[in-house]
Amino acid sequence: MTVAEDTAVSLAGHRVTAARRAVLEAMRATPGPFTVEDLCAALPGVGRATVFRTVKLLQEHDVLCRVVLEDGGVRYQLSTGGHHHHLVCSRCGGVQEFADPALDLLIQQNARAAAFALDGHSLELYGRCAACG
Amino acid sequence: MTVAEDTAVSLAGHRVTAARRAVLEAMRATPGPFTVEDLCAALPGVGRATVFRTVKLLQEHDVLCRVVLEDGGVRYQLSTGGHHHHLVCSRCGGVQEFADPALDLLIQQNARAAAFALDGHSLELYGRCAACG
DNA sequence: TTTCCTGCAAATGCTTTGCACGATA
DNA sequence: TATCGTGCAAAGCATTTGCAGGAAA
Repeated sequence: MTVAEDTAVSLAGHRVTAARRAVLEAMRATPGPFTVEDLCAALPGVGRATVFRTVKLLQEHDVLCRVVLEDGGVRYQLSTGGHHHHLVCSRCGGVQEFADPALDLLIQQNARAAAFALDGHSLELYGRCAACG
Repeated sequence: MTVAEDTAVSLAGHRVTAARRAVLEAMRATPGPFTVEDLCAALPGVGRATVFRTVKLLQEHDVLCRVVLEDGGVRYQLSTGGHHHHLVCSRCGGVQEFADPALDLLIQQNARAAAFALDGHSLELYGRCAACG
């Protein structure tokens, strides 16, 4: 699948423009999680505002997921799809995704116990990845 | 326990000043989670910078916990102590705390399965509280 | 051809910093 | 008295918005 093709899929109803394709390619070219600043630096021809607007658009379409660091900093990462959580390495800054139905179930049970109507949740684990030990 | 007393306890090694006492009292007087803006509005005699500095100080001493909203907004809340998670109501903005050892255990198991050395984690549940149904 | 998107620049809003004065231990 | 903390104002950043020109459908 080409970039143009899945961009069209992800952004159905929105125009496929050069700027959007460029932003998406820059995201793909970045190994780990990135900041808006990273994207801007890699895309000298694309305006800062456009990068922000594209990031917001992709988030709304679940193409991009927001990763909140321990210190409150924000990073983004192309979503591998579906519901998942993050393992954020405090040394190399890398982010792994993981999913665990049992965990989600337990979260739902806690919400129910508190008479809370759950819409969604966010779980971030902080520590050192295998490589950083 | 008076404000002065537990301020002294929480901030051991730091001076107990009128501004810090005032900030802490304003926090106690606020029912739900608050923003720095809320505190400043309630404390016309205390400088904005001091409120920010005090909030940071209290966070470092685990007196105050940061609550990240679904849209990325930040609120603060006096910690009831110990490890816990948050139930954030998207209607009234209220935040309940809860803790579940089984959940923490499952989180640790997931980290171990990913060969990840866990330092800490953050879990926020979003939805409607019992009152907002 | 109509509507949507873009770059630029200015505006915002939140948070931090520099500094001289005042308070605390 | 020696530090540490404070208020004020200015600086810093990250993000958003207004707008006129240009591109996509």
